[in-house]
Amino acid sequence: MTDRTTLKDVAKEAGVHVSTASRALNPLTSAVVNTDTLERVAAAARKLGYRPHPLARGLRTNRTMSVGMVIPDVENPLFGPIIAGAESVLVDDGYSVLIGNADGDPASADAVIASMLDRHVDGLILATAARTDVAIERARERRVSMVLVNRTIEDGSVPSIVGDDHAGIGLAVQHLASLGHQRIGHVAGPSKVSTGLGRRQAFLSWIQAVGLEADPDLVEEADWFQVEPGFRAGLELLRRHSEITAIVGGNDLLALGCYRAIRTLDLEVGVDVSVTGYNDIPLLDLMQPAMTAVRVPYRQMGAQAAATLLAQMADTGDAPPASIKLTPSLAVRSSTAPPPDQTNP
Amino acid sequence: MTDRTTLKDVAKEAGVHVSTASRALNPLTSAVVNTDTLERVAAAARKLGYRPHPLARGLRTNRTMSVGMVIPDVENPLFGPIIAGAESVLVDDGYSVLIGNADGDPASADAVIASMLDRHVDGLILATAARTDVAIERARERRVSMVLVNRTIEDGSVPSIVGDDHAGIGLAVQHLASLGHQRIGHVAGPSKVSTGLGRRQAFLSWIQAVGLEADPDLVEEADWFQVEPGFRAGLELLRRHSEITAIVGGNDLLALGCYRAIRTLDLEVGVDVSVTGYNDIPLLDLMQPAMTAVRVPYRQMGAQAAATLLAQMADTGDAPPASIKLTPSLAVRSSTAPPPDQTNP
DNA sequence: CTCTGCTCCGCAAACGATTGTAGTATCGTA
DNA sequence: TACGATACTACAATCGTTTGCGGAGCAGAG
Repeated sequence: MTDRTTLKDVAKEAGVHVSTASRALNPLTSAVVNTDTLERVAAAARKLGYRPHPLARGLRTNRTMSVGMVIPDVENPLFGPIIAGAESVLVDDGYSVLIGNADGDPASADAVIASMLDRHVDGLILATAARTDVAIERARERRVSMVLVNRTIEDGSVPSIVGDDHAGIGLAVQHLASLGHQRIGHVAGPSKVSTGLGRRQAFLSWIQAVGLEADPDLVEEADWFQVEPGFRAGLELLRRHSEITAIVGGNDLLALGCYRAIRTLDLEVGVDVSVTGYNDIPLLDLMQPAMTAVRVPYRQMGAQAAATLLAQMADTGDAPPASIKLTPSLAVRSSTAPPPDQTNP
Repeated sequence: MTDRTTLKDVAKEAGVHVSTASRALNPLTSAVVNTDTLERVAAAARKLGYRPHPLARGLRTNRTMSVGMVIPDVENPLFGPIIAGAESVLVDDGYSVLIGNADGDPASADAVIASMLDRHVDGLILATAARTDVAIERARERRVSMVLVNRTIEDGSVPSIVGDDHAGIGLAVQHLASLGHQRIGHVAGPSKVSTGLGRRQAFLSWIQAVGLEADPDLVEEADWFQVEPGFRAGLELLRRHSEITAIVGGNDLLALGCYRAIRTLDLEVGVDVSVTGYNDIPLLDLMQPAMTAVRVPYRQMGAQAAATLLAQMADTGDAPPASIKLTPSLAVRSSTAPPPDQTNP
């Protein structure tokens, strides 16, 4: 078994003490070592293919060069880009990413966070819902850097990177209004989740902003961000207000549920009733009709979260918890069109 | 700053030497320590909330209790379930999962693997393509346990967990044949990828098995597992053989490309031409028409990979590299139907 | 009464790095 | 020549555990 080459080996090869070798190899301390011994050590390290032992280093320096990412549900395609974005910038700085799946369960998220803290991660990126306050508190006690992504917490005490839901809903509402829609409904996500509530409020505010009547009755809440609840809510909404010609979905899946609701009423999506989604998950462009959706830059979101975390870890600790909202864009497809002409049916 | 409680603290609290405390807390060595001192140590540990320091332990025992997962492309929704499945069983055994994204680039995959080896992961789960032989070789030199998932390597020297493509294609072909289709085409993935080639061969073999003519001209290869190449290949195939009434897609996205090709020719999916997908990615059931697809148990695949890895790490090293094929199932939806009746059009 | 064997626990050396401190040349200057 | 400053480098402690080894205490056998 080829034993790993240690710093001692390098030192011996270069004919210096191990501490000198350490200093030579560390960019921060290499200034204090003579130029040609430095060269000698570097050569020896290169020759022996020396790789520092992260555990030994971490034990001494109290840093693991790893960050934990807690994902509420890895199977949700939404989080792929977030992970990829974060990973790509963290790797560049030499960090490794520990992934933790909460499987949709807040208690499980707590356990995952605890396990990561046990492992001495240098930082945490949390994509989990708001109800992990305990875990967040515990993490803060341990003075672990933290960034929230995609979801945020009420008091803003932890920096968070989220999509600008207000702006995103604005894009959808403005788009529909400019097409000529007068009665626009909203199928909202559960209001116990920040995104559900936020988008609902944004919807009402924008409806007013474009000069329409902000009738709370035009909003129907779905139990959960899924197709089936979206279907039920959409159906209810359309039954209650048959005059609705457009629906802003709180989510792509909710919007897809609305597709079904519209068809159930023998109407046509994108003709009788326009629909917009939110998030722009893959394959939306292949739906019939292709769905117009607010696109949230998830990969960038992950990258930004990682960058923020790095900054926070580098700082002495008194960094201002800068929360960032990323502005979404609108992917216009064929599920939205001018309302049917009522004058000559 | 509340300093972490160390084993020394526990030992002092219990009035024993640190080594005794260590033995008491370790289930494997606790037999050698007296029952009531053991109790005392356990009580002290509990009282102080002692958590062993993984770095210190790992440094001594040469184990990090972490495994690396290398994913070719985290943004591909396919890998979510694999990750989730693996994570769930690894966590139960106290392992953490290090995620590495190769971003579709084999060279990047090598770098990721190297970085993980530097970090002394105890095992590797590789979902990357076949061309990482160098990295695999290097890993084997380091005597790191390894399992391949979703893709396999030619010589079978590394245990792999893959879907049974032969059986899966069989499900699709048998289903179509039993509906009465006589001329069935196949839009294959690139043959340089094992799944592309394997499914193509399986297709021809099954066509013969159900008593149809295995005409290689009924297979059209797409450049890549994406919608657009699938569209082009499907169009080419249908132009060449207008008698085709069913297409077996090498992939869900290829099959979706075929949807478009069929429509381009003014035909109707699930009426004039039946289509089957492969993998059963999310949202296929919401397509128009809902797509019949071979469903691969990805979550189970991840879990199985993790279990195999655990077994391999536990063994002394001379475990038989048992490769496992998971049998898929068929989700029948409305993109497949009996062929149009040619006698009375 | 001594010797052997057993059980339990403490001592100290690792594991591989980082880092404060002390020591030794070397040089310049008086 | 001697002395102080400067520039490197070696020594050794340390991070928190694990673990081989030896020693203390005690009981039973001869």
